[in-house]
Amino acid sequence: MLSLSPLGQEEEAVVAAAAQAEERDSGTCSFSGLDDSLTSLQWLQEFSILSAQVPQHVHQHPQLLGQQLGPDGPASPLAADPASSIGTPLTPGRPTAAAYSRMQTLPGIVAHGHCPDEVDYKTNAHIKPPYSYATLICMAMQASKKSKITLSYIYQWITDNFCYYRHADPTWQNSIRHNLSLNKCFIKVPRNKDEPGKGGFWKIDPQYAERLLSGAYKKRRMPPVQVNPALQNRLKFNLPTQSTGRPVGLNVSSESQRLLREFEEVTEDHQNRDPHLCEGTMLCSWPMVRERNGYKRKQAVGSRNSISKMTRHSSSPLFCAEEQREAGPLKGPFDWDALVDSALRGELSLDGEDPLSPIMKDVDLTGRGAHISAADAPAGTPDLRSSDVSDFDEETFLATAFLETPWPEDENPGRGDFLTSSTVNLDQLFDLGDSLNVDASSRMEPLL
DNA sequence: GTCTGTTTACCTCTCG
DNA sequence: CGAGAGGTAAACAGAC
Repeated sequence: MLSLSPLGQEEEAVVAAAAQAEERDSGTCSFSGLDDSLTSLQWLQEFSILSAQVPQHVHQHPQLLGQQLGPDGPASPLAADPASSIGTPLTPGRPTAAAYSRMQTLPGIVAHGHCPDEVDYKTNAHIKPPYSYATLICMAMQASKKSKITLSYIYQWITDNFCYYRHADPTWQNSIRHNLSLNKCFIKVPRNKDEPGKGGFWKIDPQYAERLLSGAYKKRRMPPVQVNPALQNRLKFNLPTQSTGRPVGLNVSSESQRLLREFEEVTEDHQNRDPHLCEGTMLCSWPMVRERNGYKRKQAVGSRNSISKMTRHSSSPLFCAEEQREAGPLKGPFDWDALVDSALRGELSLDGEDPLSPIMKDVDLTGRGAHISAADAPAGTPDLRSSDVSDFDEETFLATAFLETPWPEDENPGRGDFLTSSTVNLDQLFDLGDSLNVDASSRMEPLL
C-alpha cells in the first residue's frame, strides 16, 4: 500500500533548478560525479553520533557538506537496494567505518544495542534509522532546499535516503502525517488555489526549529535493534554474524576505516574535553522550555491547533516560506581551521550585522514570544549558561544542521529582523563549535 | 478511490 | 512511579 506520489511539477522544477544552480555555482563536478563515499548520508551518521566532530573527509571537502544529499534530495536515484541482495548493506567506499570498540565507551550509543555508525541507512533496509519522525521530517525539509515541502516529498526523501522505509510497512507514513499534524514544530502552509496538487506544504516553525535544533525534543528512543520485519526472514538466512554478533555484512572498506581513523585522530581530543566546557555554549544556553509539544493526552479538542498552530504564522523570522530565499547547499572551498582560528582570536564578531545563522543569532529563549538575547543573560544565569546539557539533542541538531542550507551571500530578505534582535558572544559560539564545529563553521560560511 | 490531514487512544521507553 | 517523549493504530473528513 506504499504509494508514493511523484513530485509535483513545481517541485521538480525547483529541484532541477537547484541542481543546475548547484553545479553552476560550485564549479565542481555534478552530483553524480561525486565520490560515492561523499554523497551518502552515512557520514551524517558518523557525524551525528560521534560527538559531532567533523569527519576528516568533511574537513577535506567542506564544500561537500551541502551535497551530501545531492542537489535534489528525493530526486536522487535510489541507492542500491540491498533488500534484494541481502548481505551488502554497505555501499563500498563509503566512510561508514566505526571503531566499534571505541563506541563502547560512548554512552548512549552502545546502549542502543547496535552501532548506528556502522549502518548505512541509505542502503541498509534492515535496521530502522535511529531518528524520530520529527527528525526525519526536519531532515527532509532541510535537504529540500525549499522553505516548504509537501508530504509526498517527505515520503520520497525518507524512502530515498532510508532504505528501511522503502520496505517497511507503510504505516510509517501515517506516523509522519501524525507527526506533522501533532508536532508544533511543523506548520502547514496551504496550497494556493492556483497550485495544482493535493495537500498543502509543510515547513518548520522557526521557533520550534530552534528548539528542535537545540534539543528540546528528545531523540527517538532506540530499541536494541529494529529490524525491518519484512526483511527479517531474509536477513536471518543471509546475514551471518561475526563472533561479536554483528552482521558480517556491516564490514567496512579499508578506505572507510582510514577515514575513520583520521577522523578519530582529529576528534579524540574533543572526546576528552572537560564537559564543563559545554557550559555557556549557545546550545547549552538555550533553555529547554519543555512545553508539551502537542503530545498531551486527552487534550481538549481544538486546544492544540486552534491555539498553538494558529498563533504560528509566517511572521517568524526564520524559515519563513516566502521570506527565506531558497538557499543552496554549502558551496566552495572552505578553510575550517582558519575560520576557527580567527574566531578564537576574536576576529569574528557576532554582533551587528554579521549574517550568522538564525539559530546562532536569534534565540527565542522563551520558546514563544519574549526574546532574550543569550548575550543579555548574566554570565551566571544558570538556566541560560549551564542549562540542561543533557537536553542537547545532538541527533536532531546535527542531523539537521549539516543539511541546513545556508543563505546566499547576496541576499537575505527577511533576515534583518532576526539579525538584529540578539547577539551571541564568541565564547558561546565557539564553545558550540567545539562540539559542533562543522555546524558552527558552516553557518559562518557567508562571513568569508 | 486515493491522498492528505486531524484526532484520539494506547503503547513502550526514558528520566527524574 | 509518574510524567514526558515518541511510536503505532485507527477512525474520520475533506480534497483531488
